[in-house]
Amino acid sequence: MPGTSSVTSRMALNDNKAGMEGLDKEKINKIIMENTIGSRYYKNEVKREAHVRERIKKMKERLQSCTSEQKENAIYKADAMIAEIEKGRDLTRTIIHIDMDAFYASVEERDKPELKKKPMAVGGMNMLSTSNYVARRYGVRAAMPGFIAKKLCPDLVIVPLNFSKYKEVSKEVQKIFAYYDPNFSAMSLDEAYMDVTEHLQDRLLYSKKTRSFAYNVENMYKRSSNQTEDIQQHSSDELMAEKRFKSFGFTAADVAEEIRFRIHQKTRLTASAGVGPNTLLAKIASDFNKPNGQTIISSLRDEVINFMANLPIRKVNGIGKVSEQLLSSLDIKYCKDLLKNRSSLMLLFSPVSCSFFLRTALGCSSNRLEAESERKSISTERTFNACSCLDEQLEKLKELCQTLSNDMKKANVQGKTITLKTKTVDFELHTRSRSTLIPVSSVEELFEISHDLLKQEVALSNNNLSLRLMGIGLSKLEPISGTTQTSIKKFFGKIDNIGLKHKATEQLAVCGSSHSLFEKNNIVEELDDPDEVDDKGGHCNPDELDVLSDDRFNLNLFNDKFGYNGHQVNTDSELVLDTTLLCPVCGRNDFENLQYLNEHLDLCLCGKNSITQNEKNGNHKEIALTSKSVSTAAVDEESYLSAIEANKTSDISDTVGVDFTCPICSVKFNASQTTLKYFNTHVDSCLNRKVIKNILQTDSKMSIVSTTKAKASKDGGKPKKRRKIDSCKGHTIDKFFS
DNA sequence: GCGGATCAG
DNA sequence: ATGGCTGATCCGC
Ligand SMILES: Nc1ccn([C@H]2C[C@H](O)[C@@H](COP(=O)(O)OP(=O)(O)OP(=O)(O)O)O2)c(=O)n1
Ligand SMILES: [Mg+2]
Repeated sequence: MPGTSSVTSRMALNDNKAGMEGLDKEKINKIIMENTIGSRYYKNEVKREAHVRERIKKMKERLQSCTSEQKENAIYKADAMIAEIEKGRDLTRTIIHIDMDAFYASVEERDKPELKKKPMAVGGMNMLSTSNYVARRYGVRAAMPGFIAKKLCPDLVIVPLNFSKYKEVSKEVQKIFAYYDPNFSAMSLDEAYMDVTEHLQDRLLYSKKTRSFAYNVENMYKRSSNQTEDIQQHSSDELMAEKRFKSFGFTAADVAEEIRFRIHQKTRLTASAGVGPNTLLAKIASDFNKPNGQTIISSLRDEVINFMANLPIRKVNGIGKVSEQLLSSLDIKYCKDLLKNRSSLMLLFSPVSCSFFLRTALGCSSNRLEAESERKSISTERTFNACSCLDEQLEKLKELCQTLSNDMKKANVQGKTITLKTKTVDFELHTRSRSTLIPVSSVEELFEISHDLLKQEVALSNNNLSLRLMGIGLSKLEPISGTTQTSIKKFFGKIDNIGLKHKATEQLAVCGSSHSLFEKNNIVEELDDPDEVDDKGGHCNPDELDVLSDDRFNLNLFNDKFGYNGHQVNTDSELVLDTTLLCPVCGRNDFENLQYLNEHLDLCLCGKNSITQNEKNGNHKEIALTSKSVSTAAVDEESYLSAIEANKTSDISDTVGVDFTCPICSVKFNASQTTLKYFNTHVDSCLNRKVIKNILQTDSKMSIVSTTKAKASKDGGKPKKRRKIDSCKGHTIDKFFS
């Protein structure tokens, strides 16, 4: 009887997580079991486990019924597939995957430092969203009920969720991502892929200053305030003495370090990074040295294959607990086994799954980050105390419909397929769905249809439906307002907007586009070497410029590209060290505050060197402050360039010793610091469709600029979710021929 | 098109 | 006593 002792695979601790190596699984599982056996949840897990076993049994039968000829043929087909995969192998790109460490927990720790040394988790007694690394040593982890975690670790501190905080932090971090790849692909609040191939090319031209970033002064204050009693006395001198900038080199590893450094300075949180030639490898790599570490996977074919060979299949993105079990039953535990037992794979799984497995085994996956795609569904669900009264269920259903309807409005979608989800008190899941001819959007329609679906469900349960959860979802979505906008239509709409802005309201356009050269963080300094900065300790009220806070454009980057020796230093910090505000165009340095400098700069770039024109202030400020965020250096640069082009007298293009002139943007390159190759790279990027992509992406921001004000934080700052081209997520190996 | 199942975060 | 929520995908029918 495969009863009680073998069901553990579903219930047992998942130690497939950073910080959970070498735990006493025996002991931990015992405690988990003691607090699990007999529960309804457990009974349902036993059932699901049985289902998996059944699948395994059928797989084995199927395999045994195959002739040796069929098996040979399967190998032949697998090898053909492998050859095809090899042919398409592309190791030329560089992907970085960044993953924040114990994200929610780290945010809470940051705001309550006394938690740092304690075992701590975020969530509630019912469910934990994540745990810090101290708690992980007790076996406490994400997706574990709080009450069980408490048994594992009685001292565990459980902190409630604070979603808006995590979102805010996420926004900050994603702004940094955009600096390296405006097309970065965010998988969640705490994690993203960047294709830094182009950045690495461009970076070869960066000066040391451009590759240098400031330590956050605020952090130093906090540090010293913990250690010394007299902050006022010490801070200034100590800060001066302390090394205040950190420089980074040219390799992908350097870039990963730089990104993690900037994240840390900006948010006081740590992240881990993985570098590799594709998303599969980058993702695995980022987990390798967690927390607060990074791993680089070579882009040499043989090294990639070697790396994959001894990797447990469970580490691969689309392979979860069940897939691991199924494959394990075929003696496939490491990726190399996928190759060894390829004949079984070919005989049991769909071509799509086989391709995925073989590509994985060879270390191949997507190395192009997918462009933003529209959401495909929207849903909401709630768990509650057992409820078998229809009236009460309908009451809850109504509320769900209301919630969903609100979310639909926010997302600007309606849809044609309504799905009701129910979970019985025995944890049995069911869905009932219905499609309509016309998309539904109102609460009333949602309720009417879902009510009907619930009646169905009640009937199917012999009028005895006791629920612990209900959910309602909508798919086959369409936008609510306006005509269905295809990407290409949006794209041209955008181009029109930009053109219009430049022509009709030239000044506004230029102001709007140049604002991001400066932000409150970016201070001007007189020195060339970031390591020997001297300054007078100044202070800038962060509240004043809040909206603008991290819209950052790396002026040094601009200077590197166009041969201008600027005075800007890089900082992501919220505090400003120096109040010397210097116009990089005309050299004026008597600006009272950053806003004046910004205004002046706008005019200076138009060739009008004056700081009058304060009438426009309200408007100008609004635009300057709101047109921002994921907006990228490249976009700003482009706008900047068009401004220059429209006015060739601009000082910036007047560099000395020029040997090359870009035929597109007229910017000149100095032969002494620019090889022909890099010049060509620049021309390429001028022509590059990437610029178009950037514009496309900046859609929301642009429309904010051209139409209304404010709301920058809400929708405008939200980078839409992007996915990898290879859809590994939800990839299952379900299919087998039975 | 529907329902169940798997996966990620 | 207490076992989440959102979105996506795949498979079989
Ligand atoms: N089942 C899960 C898994 C994760 N999360 C949330 C909380 C996590 O903090 C965040 C990021 O997920 P990760 O898988 O990256 O886990 P952490 O960042 O917490 O830890 P680490 O990445 O260090 O392993 O997503 C969640 O709500 N439910
Ligand atoms: Mg993380």
